[in-house]
Amino acid sequence: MTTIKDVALEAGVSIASVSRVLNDPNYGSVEMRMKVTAAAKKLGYQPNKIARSMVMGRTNIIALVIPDIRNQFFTSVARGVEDVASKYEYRVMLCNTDENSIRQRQYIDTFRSKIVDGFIIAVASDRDHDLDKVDRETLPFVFIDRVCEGVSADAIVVDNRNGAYKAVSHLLELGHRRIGLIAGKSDTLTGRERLRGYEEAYRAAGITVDQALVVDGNFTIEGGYEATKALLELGERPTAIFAANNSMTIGCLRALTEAQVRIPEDMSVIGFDDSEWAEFFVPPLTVVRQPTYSMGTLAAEILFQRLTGTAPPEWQEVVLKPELVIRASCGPVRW
Amino acid sequence: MTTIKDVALEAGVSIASVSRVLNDPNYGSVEMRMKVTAAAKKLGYQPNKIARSMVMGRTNIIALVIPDIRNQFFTSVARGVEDVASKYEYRVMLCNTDENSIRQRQYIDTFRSKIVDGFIIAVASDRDHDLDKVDRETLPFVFIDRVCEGVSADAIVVDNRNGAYKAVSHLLELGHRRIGLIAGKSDTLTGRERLRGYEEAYRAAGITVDQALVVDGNFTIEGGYEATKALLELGERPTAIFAANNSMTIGCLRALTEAQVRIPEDMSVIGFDDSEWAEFFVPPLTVVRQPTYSMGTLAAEILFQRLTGTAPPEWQEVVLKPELVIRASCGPVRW
DNA sequence: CTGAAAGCGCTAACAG
DNA sequence: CTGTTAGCGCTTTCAG
Repeated sequence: MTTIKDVALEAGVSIASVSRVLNDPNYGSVEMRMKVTAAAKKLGYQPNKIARSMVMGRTNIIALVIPDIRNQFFTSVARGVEDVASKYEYRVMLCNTDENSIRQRQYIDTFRSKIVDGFIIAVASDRDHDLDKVDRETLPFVFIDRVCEGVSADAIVVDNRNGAYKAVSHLLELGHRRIGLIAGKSDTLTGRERLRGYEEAYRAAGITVDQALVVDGNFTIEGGYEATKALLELGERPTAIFAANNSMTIGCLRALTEAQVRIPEDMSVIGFDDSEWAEFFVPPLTVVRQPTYSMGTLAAEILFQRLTGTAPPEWQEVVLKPELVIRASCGPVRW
Repeated sequence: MTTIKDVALEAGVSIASVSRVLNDPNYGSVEMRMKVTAAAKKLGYQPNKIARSMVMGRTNIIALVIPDIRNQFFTSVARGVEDVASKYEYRVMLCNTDENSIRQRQYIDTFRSKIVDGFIIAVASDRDHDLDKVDRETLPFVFIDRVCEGVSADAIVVDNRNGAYKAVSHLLELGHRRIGLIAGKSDTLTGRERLRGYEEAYRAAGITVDQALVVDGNFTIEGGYEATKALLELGERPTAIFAANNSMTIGCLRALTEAQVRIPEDMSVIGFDDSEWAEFFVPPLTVVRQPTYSMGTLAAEILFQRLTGTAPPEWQEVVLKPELVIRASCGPVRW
């Protein structure tokens, strides 16, 4: 490894001068600048950022922690984060926890040891309280999508209850009375809120929810698949299904296809989260769309406000509205 | 920030003892161990890994550089990498270049400054020669999926030519003679090899390729969409389309759906890369499947061999075979 | 304008 | 078994 010392030696100047020239292209006499840059180039010198970080106290890296890298929702958020990080000359370290609290803790511990300057996180479970330990002064973070109740920090979330409410109300208006809900993880706020939105829509319509219609799908493809099969085996089948996230929608569609249930003739379907295939699916899927990319950019902007000390003292919580995108997977109920 | 010094002070021992106890739970007298751990706990001490990395010369982080985080192919690879990294007590930093050479260079420069111990990369373009500069001794890396010609390193690739050959031969056997190819980026080996496989299949069948049937899709959804529209506008339409990756397949299907072209009655379709939605798509998609997860684990294992010095001196190139998964999107040609 | 030297927080000889 | 001390490579006072 060639270090600043080697460059200084080669250039015949002090390491201080090398450091200065490298960090400020206008520093010093033209002559010395030339010598330094020539030496650096000749030796193929690459400054050691670890050493730099050590003295500077920052790494110019932020982390984005997501629970499921296969879910387009999170990858789309990631692109938003990356774009603003890039603007601030930061790199983003993407960490996938796979909904695993152990892995999440490992990452957070890594962060606490100053490897990143801050992070954005969609927690695996809101029962995890690893975040309590992080000192927000030296390591700011912002919640995205899912928050931990009781842990205060900046947050960018979507009004999940409202999204679910809109979806279920839409179905109700089409005359459906037996709407299956493939529910998300009950240990996440998003999972619980979408369930509440479902219940509220029923309540607003003055109809009682049949609890048999609410099946756990755990936010996974497999969960959605199994949940749908369970729903189909019910004595009295639902006429519509609302899947509370992207992955479960995929599982649901797979089960429906296998069982040769026609959409929307035999079953109306609404998914939470839009995605690239939802639009060209036959029939095109009606979904609740979240502003994923914006969530990413907003979260990153707030994080950089903290990093640069330009953020207001109080925590900011921005709640975005989801949107119902009506396509062709829901029809009127058939008696 | 509480440092090792504070802990030493609190515990009434030297910093060396603190360091030792923290790194070796069996070190020293029971009494001192107790004092140290108690002090550390009381102060909420978290070792500064940057400082540690500085003296150790490693960070216990590897990076995985991918060109498109929205592409399931790469996210699946990522999960393979993560699983083995986890086994070795390493964290993985996922870096998305968005097929952008500038971003890729920024990441590589970051790596060269010792922020990671090694990396796995699917290059944005094989014309990028940033990798020439990295010193494989101090910063090993392994190519995955795409390699740079002329840059020698370990590599895990798929026999792309063979995959494309199988797909096109399948179509040829079904009687298709006019097979549209939505080709990938010509500045990547995968893009070129899939094109060659297409041509070879034609040649093997003794048929001349109509160059009008080969349209560039740039590996993106939009590219696939536009390419398909171009193909549909041809005086003499193809009867089948082979899309050379995941994203372009999505774009292709969207264009076909819009134009109300029925699959497989009016158009047979084969995609390169399997994905979660391909199976439940109506009709289920015939695809060339790559062993994504294994590619990730293999690449990571080789990287760790390098990191631990247990790798053979010569570069390893493992070539995996893709598999043709026949489902229902291809039918016999209709005259 | 430039160099010497003090540290950033930690590990690892080297002594005792 | 434990403490002292010398760095790791870099930035940044502080002098000259």
